[in-house]
Amino acid sequence: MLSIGDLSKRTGVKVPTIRYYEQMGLIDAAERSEGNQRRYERQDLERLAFIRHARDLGLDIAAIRELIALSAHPHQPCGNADRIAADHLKSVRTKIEKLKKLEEELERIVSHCDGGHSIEDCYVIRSLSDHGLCDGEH
Amino acid sequence: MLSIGDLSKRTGVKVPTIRYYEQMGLIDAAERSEGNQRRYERQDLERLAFIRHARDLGLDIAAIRELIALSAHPHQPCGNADRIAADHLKSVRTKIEKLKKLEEELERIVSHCDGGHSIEDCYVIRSLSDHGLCDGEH
DNA sequence: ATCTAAATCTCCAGAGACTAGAGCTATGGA
DNA sequence: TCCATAGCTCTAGTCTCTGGAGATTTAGAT
Repeated sequence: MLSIGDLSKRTGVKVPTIRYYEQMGLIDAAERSEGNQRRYERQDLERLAFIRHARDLGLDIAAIRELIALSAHPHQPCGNADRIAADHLKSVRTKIEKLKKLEEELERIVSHCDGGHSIEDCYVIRSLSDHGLCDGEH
Repeated sequence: MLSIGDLSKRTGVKVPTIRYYEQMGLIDAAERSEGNQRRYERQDLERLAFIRHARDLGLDIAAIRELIALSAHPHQPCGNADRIAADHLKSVRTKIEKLKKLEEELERIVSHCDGGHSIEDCYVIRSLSDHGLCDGEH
């Protein structure tokens, strides 16, 4: 039987976050010790590791909840799990594209500025003030 | 003199967001009409466009506040403005790198799953359960 | 058995950057 | 003059935690 602190150390999920996941219904309410402290077993450890991993991949709580619900029915087809992951992959790709555009824009702004002149002439400030100095649409 | 709605239309910043920016001290409290409605001038339009542009680039409120403070002193050197933009560029690049790793991982997971088999054997679910199936560290 | 320090409990507030709603008032055009 | 639209303030909710207050439990040392 693990305390919440043990579970935290083993999974890398902080203690208040574990309690938060319980509140959100991602993990079952734990058994309690005589003194009302949470006590966990191997199963809980696995479940939490699953959640941690999914969060690391950027899946949100709702998606994780859904995946957990799916995994409770091992004999159904896995189309939905596939869809959740594929959708997420798509949104990650979209984010990357957006950030790349930002990167270009910021690169251009920064490259014009060596920090040596006055605010008045600073390309950073001027770029922000005047959208016309931008290349692309954003 | 523009109403808050006019300002919103011209800058693409939503009305409640404009009020929020006022509350956060990014824009000066506007003059008011007899009936207590906000009235704006060209200056305010420019300021808000500046903020909008900076937000589009992903700068946070604190950074924008700093840039605004800097731009109030046009004859000082612009080293800080340069630094803010350069720092942000760095953090954008870091985010891109992280997301690319996610992308790879998700790609790998999804490519193993065609949605046609059962949850029990689903690579999506199995990957999440077993970190050992992952390539890299994350 | 007793003491103490660390861990845990619950509950509440805050982070960031808005967004939405309730309930009321002002404005502008027919 | 009427009425729809737009505006006002204030509060609360979003999402995923994170941190603190103040009380209690636990584990280990004496």
